[in-house]
Amino acid sequence: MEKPGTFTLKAVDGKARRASLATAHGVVETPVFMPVGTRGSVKSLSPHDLIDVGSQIILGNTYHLYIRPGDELIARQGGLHDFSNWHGPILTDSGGFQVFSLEGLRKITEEGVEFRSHMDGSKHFFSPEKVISIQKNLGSDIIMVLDECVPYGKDKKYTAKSLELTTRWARRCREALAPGENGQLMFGIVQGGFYKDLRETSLGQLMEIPFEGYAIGGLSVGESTKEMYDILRHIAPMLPEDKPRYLMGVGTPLDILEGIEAGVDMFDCVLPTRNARNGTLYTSQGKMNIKKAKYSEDSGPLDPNCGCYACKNFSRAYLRHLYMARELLSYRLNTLHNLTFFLDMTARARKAIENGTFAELKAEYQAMFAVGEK
RNA sequence: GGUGGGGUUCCCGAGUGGCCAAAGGGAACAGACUGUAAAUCUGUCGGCGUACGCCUUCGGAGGUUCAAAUCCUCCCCCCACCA
Repeated sequence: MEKPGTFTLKAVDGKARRASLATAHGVVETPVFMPVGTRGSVKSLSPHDLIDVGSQIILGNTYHLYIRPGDELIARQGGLHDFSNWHGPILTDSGGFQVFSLEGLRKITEEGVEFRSHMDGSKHFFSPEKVISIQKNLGSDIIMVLDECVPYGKDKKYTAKSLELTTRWARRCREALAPGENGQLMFGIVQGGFYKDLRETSLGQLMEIPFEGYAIGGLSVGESTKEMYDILRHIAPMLPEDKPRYLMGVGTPLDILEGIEAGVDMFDCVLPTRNARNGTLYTSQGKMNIKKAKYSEDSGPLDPNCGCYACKNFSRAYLRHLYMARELLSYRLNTLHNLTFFLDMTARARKAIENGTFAELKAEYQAMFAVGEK
């Protein structure tokens, strides 16, 4: 077995990279899309389903698992892999995104972040050290540093100060877990908002710290697609070439292809899973909303070009019925499908990069989502 | 046949003289969702008009009133119980 952290570049097509990353629980072929399982479960799916659909690695969330059921309990249960019976790689986010999404429930200081639990209002303090200790308890294969995910619209002064804090926290995180310790990898997170020079500053500072991978955070936080792509195209190619590059929280199928094109290797996003539960499905004919009445008697498959369990076995009419009736099977089938769509797309991207045909693949997906929105 | 209760905008259902084009659900339609406080949320939902507004609507037909979904009369239907 390869040493965790081993990153092997296999092919390139323009800036797009085809590589593999070794972790303590297996090798991840990139570019990769990582389904999000915030609370130790990709909502509505079992580990068996995840494998069926082609998942290589999934996410968990430090904040949520700390709040419930608690990282120490999980440690006593043998770590998150045993606890959840998912034995592939797991990446855990640090709670940095909750600094953003729970803005009203938290207070940032140099020392760390104080949260008021969204569950019961109780106070909890997350320092960089605490966040690493939690992720050690969870047994994550890839640990993310604590960062401040800066909201869209913050001015340059705020963003610059924030990025410095993120760097100091990153350093403290690295000090809390030595490179190679426990076979757990640690990724730093580039911030800097929508200022290219600040992005470069952030990256420069982080590159002085030995991380096994580098992430781009603070994108898709409310900005336009144009603004996001602008920053992405600028900064992604500047991340270390010999380390995995992870674009956090992104995105739509086209966002992901855009990221791959810019040289990003890893992606995660709640979109396929959350949208599935809300009735929006990604298909080879674009986005569709299964709740529309026009599908009520549609006996055809959801997506004739999809080989997932939902598409192979059920009609649009039935899937609509399940959704309208709020049957639990609806969430599972829809999630299975959307994840299949994202995972198939990234699998095809890997192949396309090997064949030097990534541009064609991207054009194909752009055409799919050309009507209406992306 | 008797007694009681009902018929409200696509559906269910509130409203019992003016603040009612009429609460609230549902359906429909449109939309949002990007390191998950999300199996969630937003908007529209009689017609015309950008709007003050105008027109049509609360089983049917009359009537009372400045004003009726709301009161009165008759009629038509439905439900429950009794015979």
